[in-house]
Amino acid sequence: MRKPSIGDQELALLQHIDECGAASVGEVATSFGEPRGLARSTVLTMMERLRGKGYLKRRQLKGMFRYSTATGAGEAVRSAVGSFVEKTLSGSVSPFVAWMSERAEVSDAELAELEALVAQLQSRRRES
Amino acid sequence: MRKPSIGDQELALLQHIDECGAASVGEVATSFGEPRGLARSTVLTMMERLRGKGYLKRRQLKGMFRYSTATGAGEAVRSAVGSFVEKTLSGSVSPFVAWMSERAEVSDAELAELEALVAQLQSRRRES
DNA sequence: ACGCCTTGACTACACCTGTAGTCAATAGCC
DNA sequence: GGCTATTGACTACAGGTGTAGTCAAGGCGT
Repeated sequence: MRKPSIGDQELALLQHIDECGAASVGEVATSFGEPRGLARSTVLTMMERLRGKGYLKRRQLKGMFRYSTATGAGEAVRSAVGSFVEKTLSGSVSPFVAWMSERAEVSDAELAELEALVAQLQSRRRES
Repeated sequence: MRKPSIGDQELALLQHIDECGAASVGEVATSFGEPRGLARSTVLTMMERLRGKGYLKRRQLKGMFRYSTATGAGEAVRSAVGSFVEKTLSGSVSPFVAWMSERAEVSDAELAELEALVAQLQSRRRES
């Protein structure tokens, strides 16, 4: 299963659709496109491209199409994160840590996730 | 000070040059381009583009140019990380954490960085 | 029955980025 | 003093992505 490249905005859109569940073009154009000043046709184009790349599928319901993610966006997002770290950070997560450390807002939930991550990594290391 | 967009490979190159300190095109072509199968002119083009965007500067020494980062690569890298999180992850670091959590290799140093980050965030939060 | 709105499919286009060839100048080796 | 390797500046080009216009078809309200 190929995983064709995906652009930044496409990825954001994919995540949005993933959260929405099955959504029509009109809905997405309103909820995603409008706040960003994107024309409806722009949103449609992106959605169709994502479908062409295998990230989205659609079903015809009540005369129009509802789009949903093919595999869940999680995988695509993780792979994008991975390739970002590999290609642009040369595999090092340090820049990410540095950025986060000077970032102003870190929510409770995010902090908790980080704590869990550290705990998990520690335990994984101990056992090996 | 504008910060024009920067591509993945450009960013990798910028980091490389940052590590090298002042480097000539030939050196960079050898140390960075060759392992990746890039032609010398390709490397030169990228370097000149980075210079045009204000990320690199150069001085003429001994008849040829030595390039070095204008502001240090750190800033550019952090800003790239920031825009990646903002634009493609919609501001959420969760995908990043998820990716890291299933990543196979995390070095001791990286783990230590993460621990320090968590500690810092915790203390920052406590005081506010 | 007639417009109007929504939906879909195409087509278009510009810019960025990755990639490289070519040509002129310069420097160094024989 | 020529030949060759290195350096720099330009030019070129293709694919990806962001963005949008247009046009045809189907529904709905009056």
